[in-house]
Amino acid sequence: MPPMKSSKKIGLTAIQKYELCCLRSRYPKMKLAEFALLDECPRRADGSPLAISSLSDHLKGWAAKIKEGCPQGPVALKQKNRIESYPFLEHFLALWMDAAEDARIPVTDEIIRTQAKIIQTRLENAGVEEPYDGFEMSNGWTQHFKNRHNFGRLRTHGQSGEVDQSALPEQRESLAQELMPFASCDRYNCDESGLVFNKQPQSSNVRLQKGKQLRGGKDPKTRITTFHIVNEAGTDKRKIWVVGRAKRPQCFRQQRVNPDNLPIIYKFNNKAWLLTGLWYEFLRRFNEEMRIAQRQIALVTDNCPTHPRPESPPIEYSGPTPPVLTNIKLIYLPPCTTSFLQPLDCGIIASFKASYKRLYAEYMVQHFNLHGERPPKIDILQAIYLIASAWDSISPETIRNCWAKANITTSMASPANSNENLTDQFISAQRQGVLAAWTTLHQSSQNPDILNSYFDDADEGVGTLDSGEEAVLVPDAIAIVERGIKAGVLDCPANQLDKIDYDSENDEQQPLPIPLIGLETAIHYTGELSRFLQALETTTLSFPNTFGKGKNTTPVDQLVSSMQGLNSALIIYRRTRSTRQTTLTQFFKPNTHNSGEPRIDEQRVQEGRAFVDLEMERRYNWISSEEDDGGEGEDGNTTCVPTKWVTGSINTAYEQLLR
DNA sequence: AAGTTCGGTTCACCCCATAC
DNA sequence: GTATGGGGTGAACCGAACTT
Repeated sequence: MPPMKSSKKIGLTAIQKYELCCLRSRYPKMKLAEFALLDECPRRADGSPLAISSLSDHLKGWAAKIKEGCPQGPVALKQKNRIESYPFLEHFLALWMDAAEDARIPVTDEIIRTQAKIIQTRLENAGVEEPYDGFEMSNGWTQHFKNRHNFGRLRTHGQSGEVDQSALPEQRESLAQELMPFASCDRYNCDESGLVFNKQPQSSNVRLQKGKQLRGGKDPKTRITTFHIVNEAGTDKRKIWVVGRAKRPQCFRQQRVNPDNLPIIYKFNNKAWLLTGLWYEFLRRFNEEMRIAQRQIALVTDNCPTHPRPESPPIEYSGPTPPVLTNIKLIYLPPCTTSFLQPLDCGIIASFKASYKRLYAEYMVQHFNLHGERPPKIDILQAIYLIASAWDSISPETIRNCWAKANITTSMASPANSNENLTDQFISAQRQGVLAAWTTLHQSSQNPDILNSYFDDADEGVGTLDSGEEAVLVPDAIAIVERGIKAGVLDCPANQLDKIDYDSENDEQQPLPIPLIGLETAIHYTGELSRFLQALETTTLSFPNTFGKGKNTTPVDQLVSSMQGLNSALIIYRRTRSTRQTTLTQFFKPNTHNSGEPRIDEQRVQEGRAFVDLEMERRYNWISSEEDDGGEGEDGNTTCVPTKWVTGSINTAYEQLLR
């Protein structure tokens, strides 16, 4: 075999390979020799076309590769998708890291190594044949582990426990002096707040599921940041900002969402926080708006490091140039006093979160009602709707009340006692709503623990929604390994069954010929309609004026918002109708008589188990022998073990662990 | 003739060690 | 905690051989 010239060899990134498959779909019948000459087809360094054999390799199973979707994450730009050497260990370590984050345990590199050692020992004891010879847990490995799993350093921040309350009166006085020149409607307060919008149980399962679909892309972080701006008079409750992690979240793309049409302002960065760049962007927009309106306002904000003054950006700041504030006076609160002096922290955000949680719980019930199955995780889009509705539900009274409670303005006297507990009442009502929904879902008459755990989380806290399975409160690496293994394997066939189930019930899509639209249908279609609206490319819609010729123009986001409002109203309306309850609970009753289609069924569970065994067996055989038989049809995406784990020894160990 | 598989070669990426 | 360089390795590449 003649030696090759290195200059002839090129490397394609995962994305390029994917694009090559897409190109093939446009010219499926073209001869590879011609295909290689297409302009869009990558060339070698010297400009010559790719080797036919290489093309053949890349295009093998191109249709299926397209179905898998464009590679995401760090893998996307790699030419060689080399798997990590210790996939098992890293998987469980990543799970432990998640649990540690939930429990708010700071994790240093040293702790990572310590936990890795524990997990390694545990896996060895469990018989996993992952060779750990020479595995030193070096700095290099630690770094790469973090990169691979998208872990990075974040500064902890939040309210500190002890606050010197003796200084509060002075600080109040000082703030009042600063705010005095401004009218009530010109005093604004803004603050951000973390929201784990979808803290669901079985997070370990989800991770495996994600890995299965996204092939190593792992970014199941569901925390987002909401940013609230209100004025003292309660007359200007501004559109809420939502800061996510993705530029264009998957669900946006799937539903062709135009972010401009959402009832919130969506921003993103890799931390999902309101970083300095966004802070400046907000100030610029806000200032511009006030300039046009010829208003001078005061903006009270906390002294978080990511909220610096525009005049003094951080040294390492490299974003767009900071704005010049002509119409906004920034007033910073003294450190560690926000829970006392910041109106938003005095109940507005708490009310918002309580409302969000109620809507979330109601959504769960609604989903179960419509589909008769355990609700899945909601995506960020759904969360955004809930957020918008929750923010909408905060009344001007609540806002005024909280400003009064913060008591940083002299103009408003403190005796707002008649309204003092308005916020508490609101929160209490939301809690009752959550409890009612949760009781319905779990069929347990009383379980205050669920509610408490759901409401206990603080600013960036995490609520635990599940009652059936205990959440990992203290990260226990050994327990995680045990549970993770079990959950990972058993999760897959359940999904399979769900899919089968879903297909058989797909007729629901074609509604029965009912004379009048039912409430459920109305709720369904108001949701659909808002989905349609938000997908429009245009941000405004105009329609003929009823009188004469003119045209009315309406921003689409307003339409979306009202459609969401209608949707929420219908949901609330349904709650008032007791008749649904009986229907609902019927879903939850154990299947005593075989009328219609049983949803939870011992036999089906048995079938599920059998399915696992079959699937596992087939997979091992597939690995050891050939891929021809099952490999073509529905295979591909259904792997329950992440594909990177598909090695003989590991699977053997996996099998042993399963027993 | 066109596409696929085989097998040698290359180099991207892994882990470790060290320096900053 | 991060950046860089070295050694090692195996996934990707590509020409030749083989199959359809």
